Amino acid sequence: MSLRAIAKRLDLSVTTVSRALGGFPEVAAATRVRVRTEAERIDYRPNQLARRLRYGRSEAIGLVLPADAGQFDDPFFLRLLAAVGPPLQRAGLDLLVMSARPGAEELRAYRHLIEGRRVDGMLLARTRRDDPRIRYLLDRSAAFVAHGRCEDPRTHAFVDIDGIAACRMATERLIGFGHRRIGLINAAPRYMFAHHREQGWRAALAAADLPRGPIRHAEPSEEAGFTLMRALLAEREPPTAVLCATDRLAVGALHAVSQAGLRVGCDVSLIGYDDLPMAGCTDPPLTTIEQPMARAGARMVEMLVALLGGADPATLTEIWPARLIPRGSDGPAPTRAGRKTKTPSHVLGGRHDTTHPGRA
Amino acid sequence: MSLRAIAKRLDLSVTTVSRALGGFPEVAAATRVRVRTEAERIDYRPNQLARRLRYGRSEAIGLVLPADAGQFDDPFFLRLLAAVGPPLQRAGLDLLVMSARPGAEELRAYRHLIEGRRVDGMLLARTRRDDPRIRYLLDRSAAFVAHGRCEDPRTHAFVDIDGIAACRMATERLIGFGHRRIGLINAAPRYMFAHHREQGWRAALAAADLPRGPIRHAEPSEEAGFTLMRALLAEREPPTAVLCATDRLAVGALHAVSQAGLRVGCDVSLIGYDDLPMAGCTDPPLTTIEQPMARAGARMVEMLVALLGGADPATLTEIWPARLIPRGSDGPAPTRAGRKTKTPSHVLGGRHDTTHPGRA
DNA sequence: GTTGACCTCCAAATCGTTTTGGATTATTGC
DNA sequence: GCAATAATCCAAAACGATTTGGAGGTCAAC
Repeated sequence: MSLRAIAKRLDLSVTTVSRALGGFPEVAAATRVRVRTEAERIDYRPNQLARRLRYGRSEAIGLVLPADAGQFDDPFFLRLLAAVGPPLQRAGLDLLVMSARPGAEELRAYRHLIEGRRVDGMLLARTRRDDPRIRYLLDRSAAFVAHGRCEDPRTHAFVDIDGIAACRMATERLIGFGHRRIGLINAAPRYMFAHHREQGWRAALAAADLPRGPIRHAEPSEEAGFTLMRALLAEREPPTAVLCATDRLAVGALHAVSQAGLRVGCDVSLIGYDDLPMAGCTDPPLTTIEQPMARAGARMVEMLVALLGGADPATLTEIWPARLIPRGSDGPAPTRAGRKTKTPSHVLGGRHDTTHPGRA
Repeated sequence: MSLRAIAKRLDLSVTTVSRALGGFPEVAAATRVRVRTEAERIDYRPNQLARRLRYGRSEAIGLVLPADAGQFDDPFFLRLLAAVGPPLQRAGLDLLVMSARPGAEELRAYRHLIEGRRVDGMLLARTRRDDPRIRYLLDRSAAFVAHGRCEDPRTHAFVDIDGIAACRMATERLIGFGHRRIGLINAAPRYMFAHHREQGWRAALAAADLPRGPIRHAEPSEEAGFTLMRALLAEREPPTAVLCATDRLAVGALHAVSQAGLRVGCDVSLIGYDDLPMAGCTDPPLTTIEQPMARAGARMVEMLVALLGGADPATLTEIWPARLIPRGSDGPAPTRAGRKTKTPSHVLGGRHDTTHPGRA
């Protein structure tokens, strides 16, 4: 199972065997055939452990999943894994996954991977405004690509989705429906994506000369969305529409609305963000914003390969647009006269095919 | 950054440096201090690539995510990753994740990992009745632990949740509610878990002398659940209760029921399986079956470590019970007289606190 | 004073691959 | 026939940590 085994059996040197299999020209055609045949016979595979030591590269990249509540079990990360898997395999890179709670444990995971030379580069997601992971990687000038930006003045490679524009668009849609009190249920503002989504929401309200509606923060879980929405509904003047920074928050909010005896899409409009598979299957189906995860993941891998090849991170920064998927959870603002009669969600859903829970 | 660097600077041999850092006794206390100090100064970390080659172990284990529709993006796998992460780190093992479509691509991924010596062992989940992955691993006598069994007569290490008992219990609960036509929306029966859940359902029906209700199969996605439930409702005599083999199927089914103008928990009862976070946030909240994923993941890692230490797989087989989480999606069968008035879901939910979408 | 028992330390081999710098044969040209 | 040129092949070094089998001292006991 090694070059030496083949060499010994064929009475050759390991050099020749290596070259024969590697396709180098300085080996006789007949010898090459003998070597190939023998290699096939014993089902020879080069030992990756040896190759990696020789080349000083691990041919793997790392990804640390945040293990805090409401983060880790987010389908977002599973979609990211699904997205980066195939392009990584094409690039001959393995994917090493760890999970760690933000803070010291998380940084220990990064050091474990980078300083133990277990990976050649890193992918990271859910960037924070002040991101110690990115600081660390920049300090060590490690190769990495982020999904999202951060506020460190030093540039790094990233693919980001334009959450400002997306949430501005979503908020403008709600304004167009006649809503005047538009709330925001957001993830913790230390996250860059939450910060951006809030900026988009603020920008749309400011542009329409509307007052800033109520705003709440929590980890982006269904449960938090439920709790916060219930709190918003209990206010003296509840918002008639709420933008949720993630679909999971929106699903919880939706539950709170219907449990309060109100109708989503009529009494209260909701818009989510992510377009998770379940978003088409809530009642009513969730109007949401779709992120091109598969393409973003593929591009992140491309960028990482470029970085490993010596590319300048400053040339690898891209911001992509998101797309609004109209479904049934938003609609015209309720009139002052009182609650309207229930309108079937498929009427409000616009272009959405209500006979089907999939994408519009 | 290497032992040699330290040795050269301290005018010692690499042997002594290695032993000093490794805590071996045959090194003078003073020398050990000198070595430790120098190691600290240059922030020395042993090169894992070299260690691994030396030991012939990669100190990593592999996990291949199935990339087929409705499987990969299943939160199940994210929970599995979350569950095995911490115990693996404690055991000093890295986790190598690939994704592949079942079939040739999947087996190629296994060969890539095992034959390239990239991992010392494998974890796998969602076993199939005839599972080529398990056949392959058994053939090569590789170390692996499965989440779920398969029908290969050779024993292997696994942790399984007793889906037969769980689904029998759930079906008995529906029978207790007076349901007589109880359907099943199942995952493809080639999956062991689907097979078991179906067996449980059949057993309960047989024990109660009830006819087998309608049964449908599909990949376990929301969309499939929606489509299949709509088909069931369109039958001449639709079932009054449906057991769904996964929560994602149940969420889709729930959507189909409410879109048909029927009330879940009153006109049609539904029970899911998995207790995903979203299960508490559907309307009504989903009665479902909870799997102890975190403990199962931890135990799987324990077993794998034992296998790498030479343990006999035959001694590492465990079947654990699941727990039914009563919520609001099931209830008394509708009377023949016609549809009952809507009963608030919290009455039906039993112990469930309906003011809160979390676990009961 | 010598023997033996330590206490320290080291050279060299090992893991398996790749690559550098020749060495040994054929083959060709004149 | 002789030299120049290919055509083949090989020994050894490299990657960096670990481990085997000693070597060279120091000390105490007899």
